[in-house]
Amino acid sequence: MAPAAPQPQAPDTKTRILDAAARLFHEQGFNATGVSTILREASVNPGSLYNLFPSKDALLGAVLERYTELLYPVVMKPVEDKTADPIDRVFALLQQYRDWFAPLDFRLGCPIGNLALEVADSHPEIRPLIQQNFDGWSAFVEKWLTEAGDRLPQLLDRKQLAATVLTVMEGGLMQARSSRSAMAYDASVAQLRTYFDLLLSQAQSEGGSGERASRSSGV
Amino acid sequence: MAPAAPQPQAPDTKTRILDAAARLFHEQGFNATGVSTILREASVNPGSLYNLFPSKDALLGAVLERYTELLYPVVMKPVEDKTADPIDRVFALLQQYRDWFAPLDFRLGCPIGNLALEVADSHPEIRPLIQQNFDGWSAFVEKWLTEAGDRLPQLLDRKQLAATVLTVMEGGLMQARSSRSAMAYDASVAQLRTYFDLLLSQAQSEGGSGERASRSSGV
DNA sequence: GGCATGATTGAATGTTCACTCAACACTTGA
DNA sequence: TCAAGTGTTGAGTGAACATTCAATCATGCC
Repeated sequence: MAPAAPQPQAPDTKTRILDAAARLFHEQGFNATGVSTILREASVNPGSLYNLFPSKDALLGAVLERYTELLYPVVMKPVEDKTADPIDRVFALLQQYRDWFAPLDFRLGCPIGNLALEVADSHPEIRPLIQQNFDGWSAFVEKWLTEAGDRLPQLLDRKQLAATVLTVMEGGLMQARSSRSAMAYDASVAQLRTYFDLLLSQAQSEGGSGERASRSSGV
Repeated sequence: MAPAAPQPQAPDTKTRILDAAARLFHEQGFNATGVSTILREASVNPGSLYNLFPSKDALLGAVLERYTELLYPVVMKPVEDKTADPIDRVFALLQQYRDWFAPLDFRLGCPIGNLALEVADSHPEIRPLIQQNFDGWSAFVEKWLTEAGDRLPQLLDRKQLAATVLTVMEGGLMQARSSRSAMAYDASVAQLRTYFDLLLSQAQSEGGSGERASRSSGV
């Protein structure tokens, strides 16, 4: 296929639809977004959309598939490029998310999280795609935590902690959106930071080689 | 249908509407719930509903007002009755929430949280009511943490930690709903428990009277 | 040039949406 | 017994909804 590209880029129909749909679902939610609005914003006629996507639900599915594809290049790569230390990467991710939404006064939430609560149990074929997105996020964080090796306590469950990082992001953002303020998000991240500091110092006192957890908590 | 009033009590129109609306908004979301469905479930005609509530949005507002009113008697009082220790109350609350939603395989989320993400930035007059609910939850947890006194580190910000508890609940439940599994919720609660244990033992080592935080983390 | 194929057009479909309102029923106080 | 007030009835409103499809267009291949 010869890419005869006169303009820097003139996105094709499918791309325009996906871009518009993703943006509108994020801004207004799935149910509150009419197909006619997507058509207008994408400059497309209904027949074209329904030639490419059999239904509005299928379009939502395609949007979520694309979120999965974009997870690494858009979300994770910038973090990994900017930050080398695996533990710092966790908090760089949380900071990056803050930087995205703070300028808009937290008017928007996580695009995945919003859809998760809106369509999770009404669209059986969509829920797995949401789960797939969360799993992807969680897997990256878990990878970093594993790379941190013995800087974290031996008995600490990396998967559990990774899930908690995602929890902090989503739960914090939900409150930020409700209050139009960063407070609860920042508070949750700060507490997570303190928790990590305690874990790091606990691991440090675990010392040299294989040693059973001796102090206070079982982890 | 002829049963005039065999039951102990036949709730009045307003109550029937609020009950049905609250249940349907919770199960299906606000936008996905048609007024006609509410009317059917409440056995009410449209004119009656619109005599009591000027619009569907106003009905949503009334539902959220009622959530605020029910926060103590339905959510917090059972926890306080069952559990005396202030720190244990935090985890009793998290457990109670789990017990509510686990039997349904986490098909439903937090009624407030769902609405928070669905209507927070499209309904300016509703958002404050959601925030008011979150503030209420957070205030109770903060009260308990304050009652814990010097069992927690002196410099620990109780308000921040209370916000984090809410974060864990909402973020964990969102993931539970997406995966139809308690895993991420339990993981987040377990990590919070570990964090609390570390904080408790840190406070213990702060010892007798007024003392600056000496160890590792600043909190 | 001719033709097959897939993309695009856009008016029209039937359905569902939130909401209205004139008529009616019931309670209450005089 | 009646008048006033409050709550209820339910068919009906126009608008918006997701979706369809016969017709038209653009493109690649022989």
